[in-house]
Amino acid sequence: MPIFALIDCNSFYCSCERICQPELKRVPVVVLSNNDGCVIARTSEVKQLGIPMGAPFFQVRDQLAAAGVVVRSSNYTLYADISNRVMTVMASMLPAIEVYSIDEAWGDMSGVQEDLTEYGKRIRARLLQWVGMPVGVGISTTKTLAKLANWAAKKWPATGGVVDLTDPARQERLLRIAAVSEVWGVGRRLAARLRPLGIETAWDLAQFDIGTLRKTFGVTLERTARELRGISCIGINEGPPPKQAICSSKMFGRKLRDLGPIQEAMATYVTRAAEKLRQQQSLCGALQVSLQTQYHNPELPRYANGLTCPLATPTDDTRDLLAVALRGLRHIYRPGYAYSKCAVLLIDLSQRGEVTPDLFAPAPRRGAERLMSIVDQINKREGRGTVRLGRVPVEPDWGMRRDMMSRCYTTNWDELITVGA
DNA sequence: TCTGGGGTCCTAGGACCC
DNA sequence: TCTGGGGTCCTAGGACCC
Repeated sequence: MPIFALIDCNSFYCSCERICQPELKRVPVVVLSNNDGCVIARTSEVKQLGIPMGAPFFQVRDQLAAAGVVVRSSNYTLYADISNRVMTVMASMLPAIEVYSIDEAWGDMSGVQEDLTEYGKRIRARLLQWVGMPVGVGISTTKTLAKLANWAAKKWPATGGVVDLTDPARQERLLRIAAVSEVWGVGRRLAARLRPLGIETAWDLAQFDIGTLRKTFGVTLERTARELRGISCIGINEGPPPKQAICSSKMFGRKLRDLGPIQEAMATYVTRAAEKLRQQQSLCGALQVSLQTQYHNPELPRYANGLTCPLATPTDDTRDLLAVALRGLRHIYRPGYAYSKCAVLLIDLSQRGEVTPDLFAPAPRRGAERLMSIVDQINKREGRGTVRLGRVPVEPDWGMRRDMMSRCYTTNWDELITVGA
């Protein structure tokens, strides 16, 4: 029988801030999304204040200030580095891990000989000592049960942050008290549609007739129900397959009306998407550009449009991708609107080396592959944007607002942590 | 004034093929 | 008078995840 562990960092972004500024350990902390828009990470004290995930910052600003909460803009450079450290430690203690997101990973514990809870506690202790990151560990025979075990580990501190849910009697006890919306794969909409059927808890879902679930809700929910019964349907995916679509999009730091700065933003996003494309060694056959005004204010005229543009030949050359994206952007741009966001989505991806070139397609630029690879190497070593196309500004005036950002303590020579002895 | 960004999977319907 | 059956591919939309 397989044994899965789900290891998940507590309030990941907040914990990263606390690792680098230990004095924050004694105060509540929140981290904001891009543009300091909404709250996306909260320490437990803040959760107790009743500040919900995703709360718009401007609505809770006063409440946070009154409670003495320290507010930080998100510092993804720092979080990515801490994440790598966490994953490296996990990989050193488990035969296989699947990195599931920036702050959590699945582990294969099938071969672990000693007591599972004890082993979970050792993983937890090592992450705390070596990286400074507090985590919760959920262990069970399916991924869905392990996820629920992890939920229990966080909900009840008395568990010491580790819950072993391999025993069927314990499974039943937990499933009976867990609301169905806590189950991995059951969101708000599904939970609302399940309630009329009398499905309120995870246990109700596990016991419900499988055939009806499949007919009414599809195979995804059927799989979830089977997993809750202890039948493993989802395995560990080491080295996930290359992505089938790559997106880069961001709200502008301020509203943009003219085409010029929107082109700069588009160039910046295309550059970023092309880097991700080359990282997974894919080529792009088509891209979608889109542009929109903000949708929260009904007073202002709204406009949103998108366009799919094929590439003449599959490519990973930033110059070719950008030329096509800018042509598409000119098509959908209309003067007279205050735009808040644009996006590029690379689609029709194929793996380099697996494409049959079109005999009649225009010849690729000479040396393009080598050029792009050198640009990527320089930017990796010297920092993103060291070598870039002319359209991409260094410090755009439309860039992200992040007024409360911590330093890049672990990745920038000028911002290293200083320790007093 | 101020509401994130980046993904996945599944389904249904239409076009088209033999 | 009579007009099949079984596929694939693509797209859009909806649900979910962190």
